[in-house]
Amino acid sequence: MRGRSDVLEPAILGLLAGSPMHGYELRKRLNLVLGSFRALSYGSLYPCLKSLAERGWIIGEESTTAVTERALASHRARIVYQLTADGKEHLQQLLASSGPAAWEDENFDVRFSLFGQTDAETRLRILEGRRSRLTERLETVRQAFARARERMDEYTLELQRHGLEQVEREVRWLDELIDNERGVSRARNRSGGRPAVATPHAEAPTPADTSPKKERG
Amino acid sequence: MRGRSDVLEPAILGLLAGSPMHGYELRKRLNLVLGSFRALSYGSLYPCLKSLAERGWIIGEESTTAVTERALASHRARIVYQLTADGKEHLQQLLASSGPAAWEDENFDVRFSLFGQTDAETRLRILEGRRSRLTERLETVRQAFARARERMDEYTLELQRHGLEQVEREVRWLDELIDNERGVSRARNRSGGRPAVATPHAEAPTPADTSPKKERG
DNA sequence: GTTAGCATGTAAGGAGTTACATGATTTT
DNA sequence: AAAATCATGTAACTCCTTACATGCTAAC
Repeated sequence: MRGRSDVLEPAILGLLAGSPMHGYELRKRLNLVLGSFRALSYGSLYPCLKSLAERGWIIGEESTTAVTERALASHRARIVYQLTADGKEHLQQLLASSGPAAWEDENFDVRFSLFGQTDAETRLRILEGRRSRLTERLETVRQAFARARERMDEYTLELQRHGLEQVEREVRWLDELIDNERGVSRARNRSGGRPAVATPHAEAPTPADTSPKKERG
Repeated sequence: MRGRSDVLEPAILGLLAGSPMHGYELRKRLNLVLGSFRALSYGSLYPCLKSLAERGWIIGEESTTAVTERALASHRARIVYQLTADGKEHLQQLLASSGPAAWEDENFDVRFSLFGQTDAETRLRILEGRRSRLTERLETVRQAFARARERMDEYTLELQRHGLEQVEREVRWLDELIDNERGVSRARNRSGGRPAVATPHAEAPTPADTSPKKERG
């Protein structure tokens, strides 16, 4: 039962797999993915780095030279962390796991952001897992919604409606991603295919809503 | 610094203002609002009820008679809670507050679900507060997005794009709600108006985006 | 007869935050 | 000269969850 939904560890390991980094830089990158916006505090980050280092998955080295692209001189001595061999192995294990934990709310975003390092089958399993999780929840909430409709005031109702809509939207997003992943697999099997990625919204140059999107109640 | 972002307390008080309830029932209602879906545990609920009772805002009374609409006999003795005079006063104070705390992520949903008991000016201030908070964040994220675009792989980029879209959608939702609230105030000032509520999606039969909304980069 | 739902609670623990502590460098 | 950004860390605390403990009733 320890560290079951640790969002931080995989995120850190995944980012360090890309390139070595110091804590401060790491936090900035992390904030783009984690919860999409909210600021992760140093009070979480540094202890986590320490613990990862103690378990031998990363090592930190002091460095005064410029590590990022920006040419900058002696700030405070930074500690640049990188994965060890053990750390890489551990990360591979994490990335290969595709159980329910991978598609829960708390973890999905991080796992998705690491899809670049994840194999196609695992990606698909996670996407499908999340989709079925969400549709299942939609069912539950819709039923509760229908049952309690009369007893709820209009604001609560409106909040509910908006919540449902947001989830429906995520399901459609997942649909597109899954189609895309499947398309890629098929393409690779037929031709010698490029490793083309699942970015459904990459095209669509015209402003908006000219596409044949279904209206939904 | 104690209990700053307590989501539970206002939610409980707000629900009990509607009608007295026992813990189990309370939880079910709470789960529809709180986080929209996720199950609040009894491990949070019961201690919170206890603490509210200790502070004299609610009182619990044992009851074997049917309280809800369902005719049911002696289950385990339920403890039905209701607001005290002090509790009602405290709730009024909570509902009148419209500071930043009211529109933060953790609290907004609960505050919104209590709009039925909130006066029109406070509603408007909270909605506008949240909107400006979100647009501000959109700006920040868009800038970070633009700066880091090249260094992010396609999946991270796609996650980002989807996140931005969801927030944009919430902003548009808020726009509609705000328009509606303003429309209601104006209508009430001109005519003797009914207390009509802000449910923007009740009508709107035509698809979307026919309104003169600015395109934004 | 066993699973599911009703109903209330406690104890231990996890994942994170805020506040504090420190100090250099760059921008305004 | 002040404010913002860079950079690392610790201690205390908070809110919430999980697991445990108990027991009754309805449905399958």
